[in-house]
Amino acid sequence: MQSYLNELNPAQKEAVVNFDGPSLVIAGAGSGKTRVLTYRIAYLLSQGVSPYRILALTFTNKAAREMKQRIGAIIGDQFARQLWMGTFHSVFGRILRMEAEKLNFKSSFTIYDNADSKSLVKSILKEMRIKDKNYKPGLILSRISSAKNDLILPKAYSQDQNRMVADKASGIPLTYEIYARYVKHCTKSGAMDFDDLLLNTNILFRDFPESLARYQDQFLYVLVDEYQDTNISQYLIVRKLAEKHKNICVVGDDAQSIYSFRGARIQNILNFRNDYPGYQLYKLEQNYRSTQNIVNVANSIISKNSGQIEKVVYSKNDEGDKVKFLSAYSDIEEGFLVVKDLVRRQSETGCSFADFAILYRTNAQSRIFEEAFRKASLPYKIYGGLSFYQRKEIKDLLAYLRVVVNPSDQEALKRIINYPARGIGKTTTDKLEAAAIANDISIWEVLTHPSLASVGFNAGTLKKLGNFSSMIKNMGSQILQSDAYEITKEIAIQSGLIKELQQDKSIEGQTRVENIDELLNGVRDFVDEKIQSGQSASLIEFLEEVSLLTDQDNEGEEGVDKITMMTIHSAKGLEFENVYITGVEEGLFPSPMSIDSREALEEERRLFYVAVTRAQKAVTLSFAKSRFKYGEHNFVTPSRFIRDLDVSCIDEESLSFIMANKQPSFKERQKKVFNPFNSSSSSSQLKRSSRLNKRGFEDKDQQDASQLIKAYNRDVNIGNRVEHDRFGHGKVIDLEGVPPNVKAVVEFDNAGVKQLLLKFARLKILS
DNA sequence: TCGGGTAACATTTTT
DNA sequence: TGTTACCCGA
Repeated sequence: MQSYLNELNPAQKEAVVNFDGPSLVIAGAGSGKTRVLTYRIAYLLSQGVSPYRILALTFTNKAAREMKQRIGAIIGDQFARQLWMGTFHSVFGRILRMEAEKLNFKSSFTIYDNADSKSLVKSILKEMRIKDKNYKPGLILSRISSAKNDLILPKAYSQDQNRMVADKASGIPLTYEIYARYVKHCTKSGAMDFDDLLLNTNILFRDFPESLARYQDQFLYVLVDEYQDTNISQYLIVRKLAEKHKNICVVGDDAQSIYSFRGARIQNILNFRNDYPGYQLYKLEQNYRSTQNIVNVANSIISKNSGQIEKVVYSKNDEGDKVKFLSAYSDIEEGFLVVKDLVRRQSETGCSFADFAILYRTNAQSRIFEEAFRKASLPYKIYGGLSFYQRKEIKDLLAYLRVVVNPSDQEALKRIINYPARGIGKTTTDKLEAAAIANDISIWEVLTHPSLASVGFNAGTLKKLGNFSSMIKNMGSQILQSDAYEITKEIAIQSGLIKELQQDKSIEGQTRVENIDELLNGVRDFVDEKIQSGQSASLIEFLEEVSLLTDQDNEGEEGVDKITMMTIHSAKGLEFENVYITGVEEGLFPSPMSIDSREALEEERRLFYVAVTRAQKAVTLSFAKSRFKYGEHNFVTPSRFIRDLDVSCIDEESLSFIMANKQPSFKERQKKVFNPFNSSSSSSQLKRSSRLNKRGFEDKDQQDASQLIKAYNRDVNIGNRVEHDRFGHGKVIDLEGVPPNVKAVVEFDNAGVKQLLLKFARLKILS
């Protein structure tokens, strides 16, 4: 143990060995935060603290797993295994299963994922006959979620003036009613959504003081990672649990708070000093991860934000390479430039593919890079987005498992009641649902109710319904007899799912069958692993693990040398030798949803900070001047964030790009805005304005521009890219539908389509 | 009841 | 552009 302590710098060491009382560890990016947490726990264990009396809440399950491994290596696996360590959701999900009856849930309760929640909201909208398109399920859901994270129940919601007024202003005044029904449906279905796992833990602790007291006693030491990203619900859980022993240690970095959209309160970390007077403060300011240049450029970004905890993050590593820019004409070309640069860098440095990460603001951007990598035959791995467990066939099989474990699970039941098709169509399910609502019971109860016939089904339908419910019952009876793997396999066969999928002989059909096999393998691995470590391996536990998986968890083949592609959010806590931050454009990063408020914009800036600080050696930023969106080519300008960068950290050649692409100042932009009330020749301008589309360009201009970009992308695709001058301008191409002797110089600049076309037109005349 | 066809619509970020 | 929701004919 002592030898490990010697690996720490003085600040880190202090944070590890002073374990009594409240401590706040402010850990700059790359400052060895995980190391401190790991050693602190190992140190506690070495001082004779029982592992089951330590609660450590991490941000991902993967982080927990890795930390456990390291602690195990230091102190011994038998100790590490007994630690209460995991994400908030998995730890308290586990506790809620044990305490479920107190809250009128069965311990086999289902966990609804986002898709389930969304489809539940949709069916409630239908049930309430709301047709108004202001009621977008996603928006409603985020309102409900935010209420739950603030511990506001439906009744309190309807009395909360702020929320009611805000809903009215957004044209969704009935949200409180939807919320109330949502809660009711969940209860009836025996289901909790992600927010419920935290909310119900709070309710448990509030209504059952003896339960709270038990856990308070048990958890002598409480540690929380990424404290800046906890929401009110999580904050209260932690505060209550730590109330008795006050041995709480939170670790975080206010500069990396990027989850306010799911209720995270940066104030939690800022207010720690008020919550725990007499706390110890430790600041980890030396960055061991990145070069000086990277740390400096990151600092220049974050310094534009207001009100942070004072700290000076510095690096004693090499100065390192300067930040480079890639400037592309189109999104497709952005992919090619990144690939080209990556290949060059790889051959120069001898890095492996796993040393590269492509980061982006939105999942939708991954496709461009996926295609570029495929064309170049480079190995890559995409995290997040449409993950394995979100594929239709997998969700279908999981839905069967869920129904078998918990037949009240309405969302799962609705998914499979007629898949594979068994003649239970819309009319029938509508009737079932109506009967369920009328009698305030679940659909399953309607199905198995003796007076089912009175609902008014004909003999044929009754028979089909009977067959379905006895099939589910039969599957359920097998739970006790065989392990999770055997049951899953049986269910896949008995449900007819495998047969259905096998009938599709197309390539996609074959992959679907393979995916089912892969899921089966996953269940088998799960069972083996659990049995090996002496834990139980029931279907319930498998489903719980699956529904609480995080992006970073489903890695698939570990140890395979592949380029990583992920959103900046999911890259949190990770590090790579080389990082490409892509799509650094207005309208994308910062997200247009965030540019109206200072707080939101500051969070985007923190996101940028997080992105840059993932890199150990090299940061490359890329942007395109046109991007394809909703079936249209749009002209975009580089991100405002680029102006914030310390120019002394930027590669010289890249600087000329930036100068050539400088965003027009606000005044300049204002001049270009067409104002019909402020014009001298209003009649002609008004006439013109009627032909302009929403972006202020003529539809025909837009079409012509699309044609130009298409032709350009085609050129890029076949490798015909002609070098531009050092300002990023100038490219001669052949245009589709234009005689071969006509050439156009494509100039994608900030003035956009019109100027581009003027040039095009002029050249056309010239030729 | 079911499947094909088309019209409408959509993009933050995640446990 | 790609996906989903809904309508209609078989």
